[in-house]
Amino acid sequence: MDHIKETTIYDIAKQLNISPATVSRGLKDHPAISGKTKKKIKETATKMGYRFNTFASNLRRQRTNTIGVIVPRLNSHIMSSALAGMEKAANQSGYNLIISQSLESSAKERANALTMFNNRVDGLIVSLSSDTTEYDHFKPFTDKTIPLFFFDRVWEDSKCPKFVIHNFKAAYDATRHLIRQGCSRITHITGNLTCHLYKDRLNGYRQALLDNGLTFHEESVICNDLSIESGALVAQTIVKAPQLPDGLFIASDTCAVSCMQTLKSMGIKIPEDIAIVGFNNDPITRFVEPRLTTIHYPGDEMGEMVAKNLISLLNGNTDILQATTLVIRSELIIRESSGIK
Amino acid sequence: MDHIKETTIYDIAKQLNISPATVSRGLKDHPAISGKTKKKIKETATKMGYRFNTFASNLRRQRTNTIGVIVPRLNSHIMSSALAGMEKAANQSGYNLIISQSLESSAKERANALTMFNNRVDGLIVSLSSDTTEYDHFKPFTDKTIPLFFFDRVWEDSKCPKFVIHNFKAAYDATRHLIRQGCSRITHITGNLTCHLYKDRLNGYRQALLDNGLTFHEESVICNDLSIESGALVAQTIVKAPQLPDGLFIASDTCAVSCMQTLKSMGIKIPEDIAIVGFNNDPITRFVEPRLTTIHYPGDEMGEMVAKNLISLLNGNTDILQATTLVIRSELIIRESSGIK
DNA sequence: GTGAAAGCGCTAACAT
DNA sequence: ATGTTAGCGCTTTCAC
Repeated sequence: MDHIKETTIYDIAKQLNISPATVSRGLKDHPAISGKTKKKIKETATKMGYRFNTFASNLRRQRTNTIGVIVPRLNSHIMSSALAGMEKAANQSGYNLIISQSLESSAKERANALTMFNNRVDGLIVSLSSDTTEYDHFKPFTDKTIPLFFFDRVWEDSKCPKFVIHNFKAAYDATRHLIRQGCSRITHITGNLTCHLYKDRLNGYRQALLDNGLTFHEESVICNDLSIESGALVAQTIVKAPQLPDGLFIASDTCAVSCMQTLKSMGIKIPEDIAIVGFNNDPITRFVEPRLTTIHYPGDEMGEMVAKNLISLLNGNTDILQATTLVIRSELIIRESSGIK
Repeated sequence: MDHIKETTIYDIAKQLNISPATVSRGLKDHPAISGKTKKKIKETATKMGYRFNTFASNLRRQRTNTIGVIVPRLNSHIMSSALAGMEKAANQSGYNLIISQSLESSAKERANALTMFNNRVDGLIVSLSSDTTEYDHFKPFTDKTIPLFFFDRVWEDSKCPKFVIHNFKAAYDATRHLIRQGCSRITHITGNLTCHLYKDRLNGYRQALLDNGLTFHEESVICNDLSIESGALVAQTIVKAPQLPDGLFIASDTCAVSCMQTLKSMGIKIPEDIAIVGFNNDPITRFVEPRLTTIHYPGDEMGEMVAKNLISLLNGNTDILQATTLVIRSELIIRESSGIK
């Protein structure tokens, strides 16, 4: 844009009749520089409107102090919480975050990964798009041993550190809870099954059925994009079925809430006619009526943990990360939407 | 981390017995380079595992293709939507986003601004912390004519482009709506009044009262941090007052929803006893009972618009941005929480 | 405690 | 259509 000449360490050096090297050191509080010189340097720097040139430094040091993050969407409860946690950790340690979203498109994820690579991020944190089945866009990172961390939706077969919840168990608990509440015809509404997250939840659901003497029916599993719109649509499908389910386990709160509302508007009583359990503990679950039973897991802590571990690794503390998979506690929060029938 | 030598354009040049300049041009699809040469260059680059060095390029070109964003919080409906919109626009135009949050602390905002400055972002997009009253941390940007754009919570007295909604009008409409619904004792719950956003809303509220023959009472304005917790607290304060208000205009949906729920739990009927209007059209408003009347404005469009305009300016299309303040349409969405009494 | 100088990888003006 | 060359501003090794 503008071409007003920037002040460099050379300008400061000339001004003070010292060498650029001394200026560089002085600005960085190098121990070999005398306090007096340092003070002079810093004052002159401020006076001359000097600003540190990160690129020149990066170019020289071959590091960026930048962490790349790719998430499916920025604006979902879990993801924005996780990002907030990461930002906090990064900021504390002097790292920057470059954030991009794949919008659930593997192609966009691929493009974003390349950009991150070219931007020479020191490390990359990814939560996968739900349709990602190939992972060669991450090969450049693994090839160059650039730390690659996954969270929530992870690349299961990789050796990269993974931060997840126990989706199978969470789904198992949710389903078992519905069964204990007296449900025997439980429908599971979930996302793209190419994604382990939803596959695991499905398996947990199925196992809970089997373990409790119930039969698993393919027809009782409905896959969609778990959006608010899909929640309403699903409700309409459900009521048209020959027999109403008496329980719903929905893999996302926003979808669940929308589904619940549509069901209610059609005169179906929650939980008397249909009990419902969601997933994520979105704030919304506490304010709908009945309040939604759900699976809680701390997105912000998860994000903070991922970032902290990555930074720690980047700073050379390799010992901190011992496990390649870190399972973060999740829990069933029982509320009225699955209440005693 | 690792110190495996990176492939540079020099390596490619040597390999092909051409000059680095040709390689540089070839990789950039410069028209002067023959198709055959380009093809050769690109193939060799891929084969040799070349990756473009953004820093060297940035250092040389004195540009970064990076936009800095500072928001109060990453994880609020409006902000995460706005960020999603910005990311979309940036990504389309080959820009990166560096995002940080001030967490409603002016000090942190200051620190973040400095980091952005040192990172030589091509432009900066800010939504202010609610306690920001001094703006000298933005002076480096204005001094160097680095484009500085504000949105939602803006620096009113600056000459920077501002993207806002008409907060006064929105609040006026909301309050007038309550009055038309028969409310005469309307309490306004809002945020930090040092922030124009909340001041404007307060003024709109006051004016609506006055224009309709009602008296404005200082005591009918309650300021807090508009959090979910504060919503519940406010509800408890309200019921202890000598006379119950018959209307509430709350400057944030999440707070409003929480307040409403607490009031309901204490046996107060919404809207019969107290009508409520919120602000932001958070998805949550459509799922509470009664559904919350609120002010809608499109965060994602706002974000996209800000980013697009900034990028357009960065690309030299100075004509696109004509107004310094762009007021984005907002509207009152009437739902049951303020229903006919 | 401070200085000299090379070089990180790319770009663009100028040359051919 | 391609080559030469001079930096962009910082860091760091080696010297004094």
